[in-house]
Amino acid sequence: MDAMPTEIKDKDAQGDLADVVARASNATAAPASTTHRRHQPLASAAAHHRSPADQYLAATDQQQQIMVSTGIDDAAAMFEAAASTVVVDPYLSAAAVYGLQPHQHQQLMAVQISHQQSAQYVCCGAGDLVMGADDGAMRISPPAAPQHNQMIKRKSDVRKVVCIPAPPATSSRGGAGGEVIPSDLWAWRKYGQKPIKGSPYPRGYYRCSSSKGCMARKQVERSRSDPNMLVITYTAEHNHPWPMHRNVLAGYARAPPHAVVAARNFTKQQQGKIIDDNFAAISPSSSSSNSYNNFHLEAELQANNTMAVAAEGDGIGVGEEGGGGGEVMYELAPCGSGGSGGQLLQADEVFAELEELEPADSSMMMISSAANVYSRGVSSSSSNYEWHKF
DNA sequence: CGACTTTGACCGGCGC
DNA sequence: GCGCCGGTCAAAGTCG
Repeated sequence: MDAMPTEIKDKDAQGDLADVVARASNATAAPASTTHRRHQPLASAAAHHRSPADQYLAATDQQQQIMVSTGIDDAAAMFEAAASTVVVDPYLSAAAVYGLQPHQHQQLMAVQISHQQSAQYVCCGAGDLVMGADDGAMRISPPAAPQHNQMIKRKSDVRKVVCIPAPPATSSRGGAGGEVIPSDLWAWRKYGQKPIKGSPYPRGYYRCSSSKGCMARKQVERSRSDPNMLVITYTAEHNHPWPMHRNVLAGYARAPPHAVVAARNFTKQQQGKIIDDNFAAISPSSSSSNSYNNFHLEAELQANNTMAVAAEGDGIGVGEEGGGGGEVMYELAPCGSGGSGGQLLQADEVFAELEELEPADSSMMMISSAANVYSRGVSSSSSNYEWHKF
């Protein structure tokens, strides 16, 4: 594991680098790709004033770093690798997981943006990850087989760890310890909660309630090192299509209204988006069955502070531009843009858009649709998007 | 009434 | 073998 070189560490755009990595991993692997605009959509006329989040970053003068967790490390290890984290992109973290197909879940689990100076490099377990090579590129290769994880020994499950900012805790019903667990689009049912030794925070156990036979599980707990972070560990895979009906939100809807509002406000502050609703644009349903073994992801910092990410995969047939190559290129516009021009879609609209899609369509269709959803009012092709730092 | 959360009990893996 | 610990079960309660 190489330390992140300064030229990358010091880039203000680094959060975007992780951002792009997550997007690229999605796009490479998946239909479920969420190539939406997390940041404010491009609006040329209004692209020069800073969003509150951007101002926050500037004010705190904190560096953004990337942490990639593999499935072989548990949350504690993840946070040992990086002393603590302050801000991550919950949408992308989750998307990085959901964007990958089950067989692609094996190693690359989450991409996390951190603004913590002490968290300088990547926790990648047994994997091979090189960040910030001399050429300014970041490359992520699939790690080797798990070697040391206790739970892996006990169960051969693939575990995926995702870290997200924890919405403000509530005293009433909610997730573990009264927490509000940001919704993903799977329906989860809590079946247990345990205090964990060494942690002041309990761990909540959830199973997928969308399908009876589904073995998908997730565990939710607050990070020991950073209580503002939620660590979500996914175990096993869903054995059913992604629920495409509104009622998948039923579980979340049980959270007290004020909690939901709080969660939404939180995410709005974090990224100017409504995560819960926007999650609806992700769908993992795909016929893609490509091996993840040869997955290669590359992000390049360009001279003009724009970044391009190429996600490549041997046989990964998603995100193919022009009918082949298995390559998707994203360009990231220089930070500082914000403004209006785009449009947030509420859940109803998102589902409405999804309903227009052909289910049998390729993953690229999903990518395109996601772009469509999230780029409304903004000119963008299905292959190249401009992402502006919020 | 169905779906959900809560919570104590139970079970199995692991280390000593 | 024993105890600790994490994960799961299941009954009871809650909510819309």
